Amino acid sequence: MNILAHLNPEQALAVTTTEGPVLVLAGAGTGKTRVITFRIAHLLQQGARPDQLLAMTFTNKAAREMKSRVAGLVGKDAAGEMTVGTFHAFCIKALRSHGKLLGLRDGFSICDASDQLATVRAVMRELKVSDALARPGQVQAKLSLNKNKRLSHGAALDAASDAVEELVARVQQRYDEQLRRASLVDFDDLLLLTLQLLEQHPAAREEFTERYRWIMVDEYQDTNSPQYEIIRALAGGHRNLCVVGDDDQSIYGWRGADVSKILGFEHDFPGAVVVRLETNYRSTGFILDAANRVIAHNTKRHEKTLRSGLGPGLHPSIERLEDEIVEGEWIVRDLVRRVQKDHCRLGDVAILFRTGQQPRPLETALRAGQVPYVLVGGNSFFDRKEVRDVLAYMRLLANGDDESSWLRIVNRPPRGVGKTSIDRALSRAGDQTCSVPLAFEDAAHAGELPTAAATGVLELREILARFGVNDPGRDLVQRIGSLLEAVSYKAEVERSTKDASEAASRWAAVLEVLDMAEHYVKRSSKPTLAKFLERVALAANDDTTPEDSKERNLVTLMTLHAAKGLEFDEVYLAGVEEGLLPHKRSIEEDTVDEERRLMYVGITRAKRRLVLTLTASRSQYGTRAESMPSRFLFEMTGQSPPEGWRPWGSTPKGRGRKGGGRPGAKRKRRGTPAR
DNA sequence: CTATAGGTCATTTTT
DNA sequence: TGACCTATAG
Repeated sequence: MNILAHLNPEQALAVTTTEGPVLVLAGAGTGKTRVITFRIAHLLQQGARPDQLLAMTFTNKAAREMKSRVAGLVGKDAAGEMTVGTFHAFCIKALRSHGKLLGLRDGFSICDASDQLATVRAVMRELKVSDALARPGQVQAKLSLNKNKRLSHGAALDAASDAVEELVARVQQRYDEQLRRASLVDFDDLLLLTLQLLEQHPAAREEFTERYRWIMVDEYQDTNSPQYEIIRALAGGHRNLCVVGDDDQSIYGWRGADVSKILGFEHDFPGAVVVRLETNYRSTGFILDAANRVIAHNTKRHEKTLRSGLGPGLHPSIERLEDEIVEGEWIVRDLVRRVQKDHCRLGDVAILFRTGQQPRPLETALRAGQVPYVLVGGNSFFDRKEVRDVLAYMRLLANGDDESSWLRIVNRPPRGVGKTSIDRALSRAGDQTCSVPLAFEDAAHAGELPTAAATGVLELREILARFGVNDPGRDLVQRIGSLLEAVSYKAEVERSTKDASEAASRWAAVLEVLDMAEHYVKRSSKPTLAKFLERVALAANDDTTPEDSKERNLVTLMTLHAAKGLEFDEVYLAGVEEGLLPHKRSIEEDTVDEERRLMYVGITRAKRRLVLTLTASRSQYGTRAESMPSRFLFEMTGQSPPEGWRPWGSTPKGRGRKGGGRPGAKRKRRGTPAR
């Protein structure tokens, strides 16, 4: 096949420049995935062996998609020999094979988000700082950012400039100790430990650098520091590194993603070839004009201007409604009319928004209009109590030291283990620096626990030992089934749920976990419990399938963050207001640039029609406040703000208004300000 | 151990 | 306004 015949000149350059560093700046909708997959096919045609190729993605979904598209080009066999996966999946593999060099225990398991939070909570309680200085979630986020910056707790403590940072540093120390004691590794550790492996063990590093001769990284704008260092370590020798991304779509800065990595690529890899993809095959002209105008207001970026490969199309429209209720009703009425007139199907429509509370009135309106929809995001299947319980039992089979799992189920079903027993065992674990489950067992033997608790704990240990000997592997599902039976978990579900149908649905969730395990065992050549759990921990939330909602003809509701990488014929962007987009918090924190990128991402999701809506007043947290059109709207249209407009947070102009900066006062609406 | 009441704090969430 | 955590009483 002649690959180049399917590419425009820029794409072709990106595909054929196979030696040395390459930066592909791929604007929204410019055929980024096409370039990566064709590049892989081209490399293979040039004689590269598939097992010499490494492609890194950020999500499992992206990895899957890349794999299947490559398979479509070069066949399943060759595609199967390539390494395509997320950074984290790559790291797990590296640590499973080389972790011993770092003193990592063989059976380490992964600490997911809710375990992290539980651990932080426990540490804060232990350090007696649970007071309102900072909440566990915040502490966890900051702690993670510290780790991403490769700050040890000591360094973090030295660098701490206020009480909160100091607290975070102190928590970080205990937190890391706790994880180590429980043989747990969190998402950040996966990267950090792999980096440590590559940096401190040259032999191990060479194994990787010898093997992977060509490296590709997708969504490079989302790379954080440890990820960047890993790439550098892997590609440092041969420098056959191709990174693809769009700095204008960097919207995860708050999670440690570092735009400066994509902005500084040419500096970090001198002699890099830079390719700009600016021909957009997704959206019509006026939509791209709007996107270009908005993003041009950002200063720190690689300049790009999207050109449409399609016609001019429709102008984006802006609609100002009275409040969020009317906004929802208007959107629903408008989209229903579009569908009735046969301009589109429900499955081609998305309603996007900035925050998690915005969908509420939207859902109300959709239900009232009997319009079927899906809300992407929300709570995951894996957040359900029963599911977490079952997984905790499974994790204890794989790793008997797992503390947060143990604490989760030690009294579920009730075994007479109350708060006092837990405290006693916990302090014992602290004194003897042994794992918490072991401490419970010791405490029971030593008669430190009430009789009921002691027998309960010993019985639980016995059951876990019975089903946990060696890795279950093939008969995994059966074992888990027996385990749940042995602890009477079904009875527990029924006992703790009043409503019978509710109980049935909870038990169904449990069975679904077993089904997933069954499915995994069937499809895997060498199934292990540990691998199954890894899969669950790493892929928890990626069952969001926009394709599915398109097929089922449902309107898609989601946040702007969730929409990145997707496209829809018709897009409604709701709540384009000061304080919401840009969000007030980002204005305070001076990160409006990232909000602008968010706006840009939103605009560029639309293929043919874009409707922006805003309100005159919005009720938030029970109080109603006047809302101002977003600054981005003026940037987009080129119009200047009307008299009386003020950015969020500024002191109202003119006389007679209460100061304070927050537009929180209840006031009667007079005429709608001009738009 | 569970059920209830009160206080608190509210972006975004790839792995 | 409402979700979620913690303290308290039964």
